[in-house]
Amino acid sequence: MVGKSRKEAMAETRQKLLAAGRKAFGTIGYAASSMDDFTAEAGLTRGALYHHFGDKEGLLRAVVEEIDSEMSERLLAISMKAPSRWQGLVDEWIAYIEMALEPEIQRIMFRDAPAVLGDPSQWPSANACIMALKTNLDAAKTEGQLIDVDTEVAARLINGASSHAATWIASADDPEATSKRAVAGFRLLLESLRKPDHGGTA
Amino acid sequence: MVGKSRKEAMAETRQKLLAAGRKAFGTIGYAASSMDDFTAEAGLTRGALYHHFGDKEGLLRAVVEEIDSEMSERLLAISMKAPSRWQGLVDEWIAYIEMALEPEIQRIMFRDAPAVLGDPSQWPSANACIMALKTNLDAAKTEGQLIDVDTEVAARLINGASSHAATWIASADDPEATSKRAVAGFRLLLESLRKPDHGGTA
DNA sequence: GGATTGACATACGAGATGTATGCCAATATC
DNA sequence: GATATTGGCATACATCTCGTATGTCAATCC
Repeated sequence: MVGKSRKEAMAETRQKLLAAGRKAFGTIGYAASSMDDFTAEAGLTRGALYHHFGDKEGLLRAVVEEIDSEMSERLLAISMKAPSRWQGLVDEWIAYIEMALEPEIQRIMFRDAPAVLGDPSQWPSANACIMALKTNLDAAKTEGQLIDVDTEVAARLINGASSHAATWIASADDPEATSKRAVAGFRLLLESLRKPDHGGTA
Repeated sequence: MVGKSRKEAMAETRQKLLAAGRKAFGTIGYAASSMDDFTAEAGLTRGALYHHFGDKEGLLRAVVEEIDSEMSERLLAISMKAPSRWQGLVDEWIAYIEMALEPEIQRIMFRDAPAVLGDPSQWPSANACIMALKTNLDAAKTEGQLIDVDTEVAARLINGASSHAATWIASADDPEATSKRAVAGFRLLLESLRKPDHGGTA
């Protein structure tokens, strides 16, 4: 327990706070999460939180960064597994919608964080997962599979459509049925961005 | 000052509170708006607010309903003025993006209210303006100008794309340029929903 | 091995919300 | 027309949360 014990302990408390905050924010929401409560749950106090993250918003930023990086990793893994570029692109977007249905992601990334931190496109993480999606669009364009669109604009429009769709699905009376409708419409939308000469459905 | 003076006075204070809340929410945001402050600005106290709206959230709901109805009215007026159904549909959506750029609408309808009240599609107002847009899609579909899509899904996807685009534009370094890019991409998206046999650009 | 740093806890003050209570004018009743 | 009553709104109070200032003790450094 000597040598790096100081740094290790610090990293551990930081991680504990991050996890406690993430759990609280992801369940009861940012506004309703009392710093006293969830730090105590982690066996710590607000003192530690202010030391590591500056304030409540700072902790949220750290949580967002963590989740964002997890999301982009998952997306990358999915598009890499696909048999073709276009298929990978479609898979990735469908996966994005599905991820957006997860309560923690829904609540933190799509509901609370935009309200507290402002427009996601301005976050320091610069929305890693949006950029991952744009990258794939760029590749498809280079390969001539995509109609002539501004890929950043397309990525943002599709992202907006996806996240709203996910929110809609998540709060629908019948999420299963709603999801099917949304995904079908979404595939149609993606297909409309494909160059006709590549015919055939993804 | 007799007769209906009681009811009139009440309606007046209600309106004052609504206006004061709307102004505060629309500028500094919901969370940072102190009820003591903005009620005082209206020459009232929180007592009146609790009497009329139950709580802070209740006032926000009322504000949202007011704005939502104003928005759908404006949209309707725009689509009615257009020379053709399809043109009206396009005009309406472009107008929707432009409205979404207005700071008050941006802040209240797209940033704060979803965080506080949850998914807009579940709001009591049922998002009047979204429904107005869906109605137009339905009409275009009936007239055979629209490809075979689920119009509610389409309305929600396009709505998601629009509102995100607006948020992106509003917080961009160069809103003018960003707006041009976004609107161009958006037109392309709408055009892709049009039945090919109707050729020609909107 | 003592000085110092710094990770974290504790103590305190400043709002903000929600509720309970009180007051006064407008309406209803006789 | 005078009294009773309702209810719109203000005032007072309790509670909770955040942020800062301060304290403490162990780990690191010389």
